[in-house]
Amino acid sequence: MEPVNIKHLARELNVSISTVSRALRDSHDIGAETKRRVMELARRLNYEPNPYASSLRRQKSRTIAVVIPEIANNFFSLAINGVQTIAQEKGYHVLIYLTHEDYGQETAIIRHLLCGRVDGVLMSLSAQTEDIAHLQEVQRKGVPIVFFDRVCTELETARVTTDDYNSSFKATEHLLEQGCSRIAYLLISPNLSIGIKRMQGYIDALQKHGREADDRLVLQGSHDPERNYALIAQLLCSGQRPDGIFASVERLALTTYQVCRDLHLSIPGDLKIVSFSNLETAPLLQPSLTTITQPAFEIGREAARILFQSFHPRQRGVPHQQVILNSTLMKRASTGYSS
Amino acid sequence: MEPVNIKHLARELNVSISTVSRALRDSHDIGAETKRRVMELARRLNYEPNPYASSLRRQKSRTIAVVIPEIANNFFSLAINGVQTIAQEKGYHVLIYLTHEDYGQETAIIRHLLCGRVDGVLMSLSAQTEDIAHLQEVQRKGVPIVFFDRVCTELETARVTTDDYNSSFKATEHLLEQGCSRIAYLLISPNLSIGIKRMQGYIDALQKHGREADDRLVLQGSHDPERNYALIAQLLCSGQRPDGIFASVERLALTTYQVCRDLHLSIPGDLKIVSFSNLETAPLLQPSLTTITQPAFEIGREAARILFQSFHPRQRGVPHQQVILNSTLMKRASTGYSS
DNA sequence: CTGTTAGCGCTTTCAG
DNA sequence: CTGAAAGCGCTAACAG
Repeated sequence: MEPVNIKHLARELNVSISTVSRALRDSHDIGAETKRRVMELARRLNYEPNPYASSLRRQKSRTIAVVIPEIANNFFSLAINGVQTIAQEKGYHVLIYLTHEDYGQETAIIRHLLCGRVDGVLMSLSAQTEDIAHLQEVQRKGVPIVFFDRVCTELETARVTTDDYNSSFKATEHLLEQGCSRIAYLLISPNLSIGIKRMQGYIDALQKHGREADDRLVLQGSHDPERNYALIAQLLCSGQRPDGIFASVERLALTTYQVCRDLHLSIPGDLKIVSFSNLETAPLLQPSLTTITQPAFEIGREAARILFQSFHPRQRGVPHQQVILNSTLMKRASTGYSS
Repeated sequence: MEPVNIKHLARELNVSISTVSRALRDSHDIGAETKRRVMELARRLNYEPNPYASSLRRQKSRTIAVVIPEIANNFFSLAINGVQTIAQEKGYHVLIYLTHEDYGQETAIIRHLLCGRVDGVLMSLSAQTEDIAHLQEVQRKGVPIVFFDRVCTELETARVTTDDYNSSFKATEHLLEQGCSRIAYLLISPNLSIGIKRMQGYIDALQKHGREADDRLVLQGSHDPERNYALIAQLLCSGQRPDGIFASVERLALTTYQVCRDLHLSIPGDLKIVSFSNLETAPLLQPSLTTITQPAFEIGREAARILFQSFHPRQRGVPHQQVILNSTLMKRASTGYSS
């Protein structure tokens, strides 16, 4: 079948190629009648411009990349949704890349993006990332980049996060108000910006209420579920059993539920739990869980907005702004619903 | 900064452009020494070929599209993960598009793909889709398409699904074995292939055990959560209250939990619930929920595999194969854990 | 207002 | 084994 490209249209209409090209976009500069005829035929033949020819010529791809550690995680799914909303609105296409928390993959992916493939990058760091040479390279090549959630503090660029410190502070206070006196903190990957901020909120809240953070109550989880289970079980069986738990990621809260079930501990009777969680449905399933929910959709949307702003020619690079959106602390039934 | 392209490399090395191009890919046909020198310099200068120039010339984009109704849904997130795994392995890039269950958006998206933007499409239909002209157009243009989960039965192409009929049949039998005699069925969007198959499994299982499906126990939900809540509440308050519920989608099961909590009904005491659910963590939060879990990751992976097979020149189009993967029925604690 | 022309960066014949 | 040259489809000066 004959390819239906701009040349084809031009021949069919007895006008030049450039006239067609302009009629399809420039608008003013082309006779109204000619324009109409071109549009007409284009629609009739289902003409779609070849995006790659255009990208090659204009050095612009109308495509952005979203680079995230994983996707089977409600936070990132919702964030992508937010990104997509803006991208669709602006007529941009979205490439998705997963690092699987792996530094090597992260660098490889970034490398593949630095050849004009995308006009900008939205990124959340992998937990492994420490060296940021590949990210500096992005900036050096003039590709706008906006970080969200797991941001890179060493780089001068826009960041969108949640109020990790404040919400952790409040969550810890909430446990204190509930009468908890020994509150454990469960974390993963200590070299992520958010991990540090959340932990600081926890520590400071304890301090404010005249309590010291106890090292023995701070548990560093891993990505191995069985190890996490063992660690938490050990914590709950020890003589120093906590009466409150603050999980900095959902997964650790769920493992805690599992452990409690197996140990016949009741929640919130024996143990009160607060957790960061972006599973809006969690409370429907488990009313005893108090959650801190991040505005994931809005974070994605906001990050995309900032990125698109930087595409405007009046801008020079990405403004080094920092947007902080508020999480919601959803206090759950503190009585009843023993499990 | 000077652009580092193939021409640049050629000049630097005093060889021709085509020699560089070949050295970077062809391999055999170029002197070993020349090849080494080219590779060396390319690495040193961080050369990355411009993908769009290559796509334009080769009429191949090394990119595929995944078109799905929504992403904040664990099934699709996991499926994307599976797709990504294969794509990454093959050196392909993945564009994501969301239809938001909207027919208009679906056609618009498809239109944007039919101009060489992608080498193939992986798709799950929007709930609204009835007319399939846009999908036929995909085939007509020779773009391979593979459906997964919400497949299009009217089109001759590959499909990857789960055993919706069988698993529904078994789930219904499971409720019967638990002693349920009035089992309700909760569904959404009756014009999706999976909705029909699942419902048939339910009906046939009842029939096998000498029971008729009762229309009053079949509840058609919508995408409006409040309406769903009202419908389910009404069902549970009616004189004909069911003692078992089979939810064909997770969301309806969750709403049922909500209703039960508000009505002080206990699960599984007063009501046993089975639901399709791809939230692997659901049972950690709510041990009373029996789930049918689809192998979402594997579905995505399998669909991608089939798509990539069709890229091999020996193939002509996508083989019209149908792959059915098995779901897992996870029977939960039928005693205890009242909520 | 419209046509001519020169590329964007890369691949791929076709000659040497 | 290597080079010259044409061209993928589109855009954007520059001329008329």
